Amino acid sequence: MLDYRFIKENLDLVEENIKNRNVVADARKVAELYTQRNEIIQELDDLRQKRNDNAAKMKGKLEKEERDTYIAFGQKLKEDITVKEEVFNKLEKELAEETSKIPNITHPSVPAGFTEESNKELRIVGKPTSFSFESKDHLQLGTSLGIIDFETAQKVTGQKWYYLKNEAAILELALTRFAFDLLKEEGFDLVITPDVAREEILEGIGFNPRGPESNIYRIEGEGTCLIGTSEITLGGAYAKSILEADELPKKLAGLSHCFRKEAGAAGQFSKGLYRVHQFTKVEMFIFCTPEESDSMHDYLLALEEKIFTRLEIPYRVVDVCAGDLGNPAYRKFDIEAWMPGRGESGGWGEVTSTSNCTDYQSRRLQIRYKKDGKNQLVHMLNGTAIAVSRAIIAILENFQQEDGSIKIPSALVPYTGFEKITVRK
RNA sequence: GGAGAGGUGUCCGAGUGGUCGAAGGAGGCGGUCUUGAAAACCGUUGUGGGGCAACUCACCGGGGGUUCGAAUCCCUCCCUCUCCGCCA
Repeated sequence: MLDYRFIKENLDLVEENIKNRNVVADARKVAELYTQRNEIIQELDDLRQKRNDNAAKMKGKLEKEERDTYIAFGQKLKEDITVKEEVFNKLEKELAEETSKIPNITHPSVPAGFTEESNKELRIVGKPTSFSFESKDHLQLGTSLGIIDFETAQKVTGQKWYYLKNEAAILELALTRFAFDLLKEEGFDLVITPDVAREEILEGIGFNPRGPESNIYRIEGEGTCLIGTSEITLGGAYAKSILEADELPKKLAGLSHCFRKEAGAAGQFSKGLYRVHQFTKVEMFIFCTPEESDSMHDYLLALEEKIFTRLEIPYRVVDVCAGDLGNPAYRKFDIEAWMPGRGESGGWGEVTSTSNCTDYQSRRLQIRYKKDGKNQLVHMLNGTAIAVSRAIIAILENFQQEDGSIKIPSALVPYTGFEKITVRK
């Protein structure tokens, strides 16, 4: 969330930003509620001060008459305070709700526009793979190789769930270990996080666990949710804490399962592993000072590019437009891998995403660091290292051979222990 | 899951319902002393909100209640520890 006072003092800027981001939010209302809330606080504090003074006067011995007068006054104050507190609580709640709808401010270089078409392609690395034979999509490949099984999952679990078998199972382990090793070398702390988090953590990160359009599975009666990304458990790990300046930038790599409801998502671009209810992901996360967050964002993007370069998968980098950012992000880069099985003749499919969320998340999560004796909010950034399901799509489709077998990218061979996935007899 | 004990500041640890934002240690920071260091001594050392400021309000696991007044009493939830049960 943004700072109340900032919203009030920069109303025009915030309203303009809401418009550019194509979000429904009411900054003016926030400013008004904030002003009202502060007036109530002032009145409430006055009353409480009177109450404290009144109580202090009764510490010693008093004539009964005098004491009764104080008691009566105290009772009156108590009533006034109760009434005022109710007003305050209502205002505070409304203020928080309205404020959470307001998106982060936007990096000046972010392209304008509301849809994917407005995203700006920064560069293409590698050449879209072409074949001298009739290529297949990952669904055909995975099924005929017997390594991806949607049919069994359909029976046991439902649509958009899957079993990974044999070489595909090994491939998942290889990809996660590959990413972990690379990030370990970069000084990241490696963590396997819970796949579940409390609702207030989700909200602090900027997810809305409730509502019909929510992508989040909630756990009945627990106040917790299945996480959609370990961004939640990594970012939440330092909630309500004050970091030392010398431990920044703090770099974490998290491995978790990710769960998404994906209600209503269908169509040719959602087929197979592309949009599923559960997948495994290695996520990068950085806590840093405001001064270094832009360069840390570049760093995360560079790491993502390094990973896909080593995997020898053609990709392009996209600067995501204002309307497609999501509330917490100040700026976002996506990497889209070439997926030969996508659409008629192949296409770009998102495989990673890295966001600089500045202090939008740390404000509500209360994650700060000491600077010259004062506490300041940290900046928080996240980026995908490997989203396994989509990486598998890219590998199967780009490395398929004419006989339907799959060559393993050489960087992964030390992790898989095999160089090829062949048709089982 | 059952029985008992407990949750206080960075940590340890006191706290008859009013003088407690909180004793006393330890640690941190600043200083005196010292060639330097240690020791000793002195001072300082939580977070958030409102206000230009002086200042003020809130916070002793969370929430609610009793009271003129709650860290202190009551209810409830959560968590931790010990014992038992169950289990990978």
